[in-house]
Amino acid sequence: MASSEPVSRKDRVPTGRRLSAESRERQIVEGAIAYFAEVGLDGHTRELARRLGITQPLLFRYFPTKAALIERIYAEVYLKRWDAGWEATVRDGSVPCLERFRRFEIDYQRRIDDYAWLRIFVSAGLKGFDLPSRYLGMVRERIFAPLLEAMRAESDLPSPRAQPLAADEFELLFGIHGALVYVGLRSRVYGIEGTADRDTVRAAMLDAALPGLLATHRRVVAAASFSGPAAAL
Amino acid sequence: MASSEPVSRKDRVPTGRRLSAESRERQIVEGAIAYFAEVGLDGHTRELARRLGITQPLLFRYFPTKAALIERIYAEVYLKRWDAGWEATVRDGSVPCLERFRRFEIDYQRRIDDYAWLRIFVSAGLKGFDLPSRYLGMVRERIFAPLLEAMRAESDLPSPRAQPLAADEFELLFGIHGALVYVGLRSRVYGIEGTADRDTVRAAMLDAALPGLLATHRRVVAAASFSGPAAAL
DNA sequence: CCTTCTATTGAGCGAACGATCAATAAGGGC
DNA sequence: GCCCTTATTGATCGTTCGCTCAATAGAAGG
Repeated sequence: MASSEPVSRKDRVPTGRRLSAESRERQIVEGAIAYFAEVGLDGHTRELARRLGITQPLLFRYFPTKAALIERIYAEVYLKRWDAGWEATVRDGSVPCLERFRRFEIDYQRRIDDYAWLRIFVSAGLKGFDLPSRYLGMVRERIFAPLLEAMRAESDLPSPRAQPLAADEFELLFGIHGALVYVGLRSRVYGIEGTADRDTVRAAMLDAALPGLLATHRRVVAAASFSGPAAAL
Repeated sequence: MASSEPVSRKDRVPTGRRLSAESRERQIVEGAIAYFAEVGLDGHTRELARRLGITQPLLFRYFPTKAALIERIYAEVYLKRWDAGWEATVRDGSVPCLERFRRFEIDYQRRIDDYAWLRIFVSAGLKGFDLPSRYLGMVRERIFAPLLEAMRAESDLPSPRAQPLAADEFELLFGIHGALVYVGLRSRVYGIEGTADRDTVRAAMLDAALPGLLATHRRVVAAASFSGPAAAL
């Protein structure tokens, strides 16, 4: 893989010894993301250090415990990669609401269809950490709630203030969302390599699901209004 | 939880000592399924034994290694719970093909929306075992392939022998399938407890997705036939 | 060149891991 | 009631885990 040309001591990639504190920390974080994504959060600090070409005690100079390193991974992969533009997209009144939904999903799925993102997300869920539920709670409140409000308005339905959003309305969006996420899961978690480009597959799924969405949404809202705003079931 | 009445030595549940070999083995398998589903496949044999109320070496009397015990779990949870009736359902010519799909998914999802089933399935995928890909390969070949063949026939389209099934056609079914699976994943893996009954949610998703499926399928097959049977992309 | 600072290492601690084996005790057949 | 079978245990092996700490070595400033 690496070239066999002799490399001067000055410009060689400083993977070995005596890095600055900040670039060593960055290297550890990046390496930890790749490593724990591959083997799971039960991966071992010694093996991580070996892959980084450093000794294991050095990890504990930069992170007091293994748990702190994993906490840093969460911040790095999920909180840091949340795109504030998503919230702007779904609130853009100059675009039809179904098109906002499409644009959000295309962009969001491209971001999360990533080896480390999906695998660490699932690993965290299995280990009982609240990261996945908190993250999906953000999607629900910051993305889907404004979208449903816009869909209500576009269909001349009562605003969420007059009639609170029902659980079934969220499920409508989570259904399409889940179909798109599942495409990435099959590849990144289950190791199934399809022949088709996953972006294209997801675009086709949206083409199939979006046209009927507003009509379905109107039926759901009508059904929910019968049983009253509180009874979402 | 348990009643406080005194229990005669004869009919008390024999959880403690001196079980018959087969009932002890069964108890270990059941306990291992529950334990590894909860903590992941990196769970420890000592903790499993503690929960079963037995000593750790006894586990190794019934299973030579921890890996063998996990292999047994795979057989018990996935191969044994595969329902041959599913293959009959999707081949039942007396029922419209979309109704066959609905019946299969309702029954299948009810079976797999199970704490142990979903969590061990995902854990196995993360650990790189080929169980998930093999299992989904069975769904693809034994369920979806016959369904697509029936959908072709019902739409007067060429049979798979004349024009092989395209990857996009499978993605159509996996899309709806994934939306339904995701409902269980959010609960069982991410720990999100929705207010609504998940069976009802999935039924509503099928109601929304199935009516347009045959028309979409015809478009996909027409598009695939242009690029020739071999080029599925 | 020498000193200072600190990134990095080697050795090692206590605990817990998967797995082994001889000793033990519970139950069935006579 | 005794014996034989075998399910079950207690003790323990070698390894590896997360983590600690004193010693080392590489770069920067004078």
